[in-house]
Amino acid sequence: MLAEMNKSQLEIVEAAADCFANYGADAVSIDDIARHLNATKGRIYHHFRSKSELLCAVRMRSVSLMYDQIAPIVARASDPLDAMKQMAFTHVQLILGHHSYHRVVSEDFRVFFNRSTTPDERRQIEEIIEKRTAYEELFRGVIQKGMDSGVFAKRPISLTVHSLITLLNSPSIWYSPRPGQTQDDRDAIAHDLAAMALGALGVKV
Amino acid sequence: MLAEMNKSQLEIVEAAADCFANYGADAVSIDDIARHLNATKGRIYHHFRSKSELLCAVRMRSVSLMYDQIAPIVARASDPLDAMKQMAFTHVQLILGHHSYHRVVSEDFRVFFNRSTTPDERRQIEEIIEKRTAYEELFRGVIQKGMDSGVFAKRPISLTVHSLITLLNSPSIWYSPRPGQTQDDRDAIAHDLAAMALGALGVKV
Amino acid sequence: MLAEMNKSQLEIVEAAADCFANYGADAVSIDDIARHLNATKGRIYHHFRSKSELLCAVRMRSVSLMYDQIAPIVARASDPLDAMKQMAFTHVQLILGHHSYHRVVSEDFRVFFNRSTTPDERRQIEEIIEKRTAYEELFRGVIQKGMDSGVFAKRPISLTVHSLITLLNSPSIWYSPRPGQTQDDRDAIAHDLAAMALGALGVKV
Amino acid sequence: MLAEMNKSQLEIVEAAADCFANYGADAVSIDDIARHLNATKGRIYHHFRSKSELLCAVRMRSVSLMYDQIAPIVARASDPLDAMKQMAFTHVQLILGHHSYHRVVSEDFRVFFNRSTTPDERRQIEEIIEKRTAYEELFRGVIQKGMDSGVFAKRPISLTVHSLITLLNSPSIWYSPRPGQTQDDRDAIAHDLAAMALGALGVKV
DNA sequence: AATGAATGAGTCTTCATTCAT
DNA sequence: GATGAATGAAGACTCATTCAT
Repeated sequence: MLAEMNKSQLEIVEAAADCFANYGADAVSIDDIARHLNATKGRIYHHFRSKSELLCAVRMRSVSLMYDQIAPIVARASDPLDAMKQMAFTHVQLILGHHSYHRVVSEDFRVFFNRSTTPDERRQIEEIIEKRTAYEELFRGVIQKGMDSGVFAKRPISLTVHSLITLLNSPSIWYSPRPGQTQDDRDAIAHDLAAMALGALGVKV
Repeated sequence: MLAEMNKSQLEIVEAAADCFANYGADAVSIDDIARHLNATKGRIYHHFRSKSELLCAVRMRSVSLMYDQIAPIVARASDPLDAMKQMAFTHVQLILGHHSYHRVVSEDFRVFFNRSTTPDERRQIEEIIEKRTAYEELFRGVIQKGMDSGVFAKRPISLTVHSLITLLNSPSIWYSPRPGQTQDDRDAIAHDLAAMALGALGVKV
Repeated sequence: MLAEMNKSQLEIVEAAADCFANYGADAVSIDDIARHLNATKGRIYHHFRSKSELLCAVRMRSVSLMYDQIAPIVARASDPLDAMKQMAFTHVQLILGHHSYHRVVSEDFRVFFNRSTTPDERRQIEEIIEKRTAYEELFRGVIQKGMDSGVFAKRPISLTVHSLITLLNSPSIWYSPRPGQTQDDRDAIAHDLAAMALGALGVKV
Repeated sequence: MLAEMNKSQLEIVEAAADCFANYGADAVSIDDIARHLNATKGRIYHHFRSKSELLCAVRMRSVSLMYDQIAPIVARASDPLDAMKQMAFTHVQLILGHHSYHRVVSEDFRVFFNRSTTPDERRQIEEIIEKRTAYEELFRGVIQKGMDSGVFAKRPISLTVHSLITLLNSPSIWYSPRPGQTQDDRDAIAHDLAAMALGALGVKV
């Protein structure tokens, strides 16, 4: 469902991500997104059945963008330390590159669960959570291996995974793209944050 | 302004913090908070001129609770490493102890700036930002000293401060208090996160 | 009821008249009036049972101030022309002198009749209307006599009375007292308007 | 802006004028107007952004209706006396014919200025004031000429213009259309008021 | 595919009024 | 006499959603 998107839909999702990222999903009306698209809300409702569905699409895209880049790294990498170095760096790079998407996601799921949801919406949310959990599993697996082999400090695994991902997500909060910024600047940020992440895992530098 | 609060007001702020934390500030109506208090909307509006002002009060209380605990540590501590150990541990303890307040704060300020705000609201927001900046300064000062003396890894200071605080805030997102949980459990979490924080700063463990 | 007022009550009525005149009765809250008095609304409610009652007091005072000045003129005057000259001049003088009161009155009674009114309020409104009618009767009597004796043009009496009073009331709309203004200035206005009024009655000048 | 109106909007403005005229603009809720239209609030808000904007539309229509009828008279008329005769008569006829609109306007602008107004609202108000001033200018020009040529009594021009228009507006306060009333009845009223107006200007009858 | 009109439920806010002190 | 807290009803406005075209 959430995965297949044609060009029209993607255009809408991009606009929505932009708006949601800048003003917060709650503060943005369908009309706002339509205006951003230079269209009327009818166009949006032609492609998405509800605002909720549109938000789900944004989130799913965010998680998928991450998953699709990180999963191959895990598959390829030989040892946990090496894997984690690449994962952390790439994660931050993706955050910086798709700032709009990931900023939306850094808001959590409270809003989703405490609203009257249709069965359809619930299904979509579950899909997203599933994907997100799968993404976390990538980290969990690598970290667990690293702890077992002694290269990472031994700490409660869930705490470690969640805190680490929060740390890597942090630019979605404090980073905002500026005119002069180059790819090198973004790489530097990714590099520093990856170093902090490894330090947080107890890797002796 | 934001600092002085009588009992009636504090009661309302506590209720608001609870609601905001559980459902998100946007999703909570003044009626919801009133219901939580077993009172009517009017009671809230008698003490706070707007929802915005109430949200400001919650945020200000959150930052103040933090600041008041951490500032003395900085004042007392002899060296950066020792200071940071205590700061990180205490910060997490506070997050876990006043979960409602700090969860509200982990949402950022977009909502504030992208809304039509009255001069009064703007003043309050500025007060909060000032306090929050002062809080960050506590960390910035200690971290800078640590970097200068070589006990912390040398990295861009702003990135380091913001990421570190985000890391220490992370329990506000993934932690939820459960019935059986003891103080020891919370201390363990604080201990682990503090260790991760120090690792992130490049301290050789 | 409406006539007897002690000092406290008069002070409140004055403040209310000021506020009502400047912002319109609907736009003024009891709190606004209280603020104008440097007091709380409790004080107002101690003396007046409702906003409606307060408004009635203002209106009654307005009509009474008029009636009390004009009635003696009618009683004294020998002929209609002479009477009307004095009445018109004095009416305008009073309007200019008690601008706040009379501006409130120039709003008509729609608001009163289209609201859910208590029997008490209705009684007060009737009292005011009675007084206002009595005031109009003063004009009606003099005008009728003038028409009969041929000194005023013969026209429908009700139309004539109402239009004439509206004309004399007009400064309550377009006049606003200014710092430099003297009694002479006000007298000049009264003189001109009285001349217009007599002209409107068909008096050959 | 305020001038262009399609059929939907005009229908709403008519309903609003009716309601405002009968109960006063403050006493009428958007829901009242919607009920009058057999529709919902939403319909009104689809066409007008606020109650204020709707009120502006009513006022603008009122002034425009007047201006469009009176301006040609001024343009055509040869001498001030003749012009004023027609202007006064027509003005009253319009008041009686569009009673709802003009009654709304006889309320003044206090409410507009003493409210928190958006830039947009202010712009609309200025447009109305401009038009109203232009309307007054029509009278001012004719009256000035009449004074200069000695056919009207020489008096302060502003006082004269404002009082005269107030006099001509007076039916909007005391006149209410009744079932049996014919065009002849209304013409009689207009005729009498016009005569009073000319008398007020000092024309020897 | 897309638009504009319309709906209706919900939200913030105001305010006259009451009441305990 | 006067205050401050609290209530409850009402009103302006928003916005996701539906529908005819």
